[in-house]
Formats: sequence, C-alpha cells, structure tokens
Amino acid sequence: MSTDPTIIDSLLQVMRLMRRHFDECVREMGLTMSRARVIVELARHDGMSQNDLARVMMIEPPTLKRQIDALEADGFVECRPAEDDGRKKVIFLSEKGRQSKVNEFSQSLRDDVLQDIDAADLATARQVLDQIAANIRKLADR
Amino acid sequence: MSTDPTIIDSLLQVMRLMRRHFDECVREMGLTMSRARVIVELARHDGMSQNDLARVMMIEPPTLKRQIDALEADGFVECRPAEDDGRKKVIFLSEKGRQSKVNEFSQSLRDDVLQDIDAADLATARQVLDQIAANIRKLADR
DNA sequence: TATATTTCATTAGCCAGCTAATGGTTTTCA
DNA sequence: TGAAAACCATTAGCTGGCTAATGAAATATA
Repeated sequence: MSTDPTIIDSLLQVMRLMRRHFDECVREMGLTMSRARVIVELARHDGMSQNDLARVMMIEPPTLKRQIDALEADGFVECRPAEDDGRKKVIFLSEKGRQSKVNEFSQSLRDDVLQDIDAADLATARQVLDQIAANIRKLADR
Repeated sequence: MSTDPTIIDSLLQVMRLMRRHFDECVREMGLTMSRARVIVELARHDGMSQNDLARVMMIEPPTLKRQIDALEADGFVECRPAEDDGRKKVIFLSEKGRQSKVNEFSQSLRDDVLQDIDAADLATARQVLDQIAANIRKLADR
C-alpha cells in the first residue's frame, strides 16, 4: 500500500511556483495568470457567453465574472448582451486584447517551464494527472 | 517547438478538483485542505516556530498565520512564546489536534485519489513535476 | 395560455495564496 | 558598547478559487 506520499505536495508546490512566476512575468502588461488564461481561451472561442466560457475553462461562473469585469475595465475585452437570449452576455476580445500577444507569451513561458523534459515522460505525467482527475470525479460523482 | 499544451491545464484542473473534494470531506470536522495540511505537518514537526513551519510547508508566513489563528480558535493547536527567542512563537498540536485522525484521513484520501495508477507512472509524474518546479526556480532564480 | 421549472448573470461572503510594510527582538560588527 | 542589520510575527490589502442565494429571462408543461 503506502502510495507515494509526495506527489500531492509536488502538485501544490508546482502550482504555487507557477502562479508566482507567471504573475510576475505578466504584471507589466497589467495581467495575471488567470486573466491571461481568459484571453487565451477567448482567442479560441471569441463571442462566447460567460457560462459557456466558464465551463470551457472549468471554473465557476462567479469566478470568471470577476476576471471579465477586471479585463473589461482594463480594455482587454468587451461585453455585449446576446441577441438571441436576453439572459446571456457574450464576450469578445478587444483590439487591445487581440494585440496583447498574450497567446504567444503564454506559449513561450510554457515552453520554458517544460524545457529539458522528456516528451514521453510529459505524456505519462499528463495521463497520470488526468487519471487523478477522473478518480476524484468518481469519488465525488460529479 | 509546440510542447504539449495541456499539462498545465491538467494541473490547474487537478488542483481545483482536489481542493474541492478534500474540503468537502473534512468540512464536518471543521477543517479545510490547507488547515488539515498544517495539522499533518505539525504531527511531524511539533513545536516549530511559525516561520520554520511556513518554510517546511512552502507557503508564506502570513498565509500560515491565518491558518494557525483559525486552528487555535478551534482548539486544534496551541501557541506559546519561544523560551530562547523573544520574537518566535512555537506551535503545538493540542489533544484535540492529536486525536483528530487527520493524518490517517489524509492518507486514505490520498490513496483513493491515486488508486489504479501504476506506481512507475506515478514516480515518473512526480519526477516531471519536480523538474517543472526546478525549471521555474531557475527561471526566477530563487 | 398560464404556471412551473430551468437557465444565466450577478451579488455576497468564505478560504487560501501572495506582496508590502511595520514593530519588536536578536544578532552582527565597527 | 552602541548602532546597524537581519529576522520574526503581524497587519493590510490584493487576486482567485469556491458555494449559496437572488432576479430576470427563457423553456417546458399542465
């Protein structure tokens, strides 16, 4: 039995380091890791509603709303009421958001963080993480 | 060179799922994932100062202080001024903290979350995570 | 058609991570 | 020995996750 007791701690540690580093790198653009993530997703799904975007990003709508509000205040995104549904609001990247190069920046940062790691090991790690996610979902039956 | 773009997202997702599930499981004890972690560490390092404990847990002292305050208010830990240094405060598990079975509970939850995962793959995943952590540290030179 | 249910956005409020700044001790060293 | 530097705990305040609850709009249903 006695499964490895440290992978959870490694996870916690990596997350904290990653957020800290990423935040530091994008601070000068007026962004954070989470807000950059919104922009990256919007670049792929422009014009989505808040709920749909939250689902794609796997965070809760109230969490996303705060990012949206902040990004809109800083001019990175624009919100409009949806034409076909009075409840929905759809979100678009602004010109500033589109030109912000956040996508490229995130990609290069990702490459830096993953450098010198064997591709097969990386794939294994991703599989393990997804298996952990599946296990948790099964435990919580969501 | 287009490294796998999804491992970061897998990380984020696992962390969110884990925290949500863990929090739900220990809520009835009046705990959270982070506070349970303090108790687990204290079981190994009873009588540590706040700064030292924060270093061991790899979180910042102000973050730890809040957990300590909450745990002390709920009777899980006790704080005393250190005898040898007027600045330090040392932290001990209380009887309630010692009897709370948090250690065993965390271990079993960890086993549940990692079930059916190949031990070698798990080791590889941990290695990859530690390598990522090392890469970030190098980038940020800490 | 009228009501009931669902869905969407939003607000309020919690917990947990962080940095910056402060005050009190201790240590260092000139 | 006396001043400077370092260290510890603490406070204040930011961001980002979450749940619960609410009101408005759309959909389903009786």
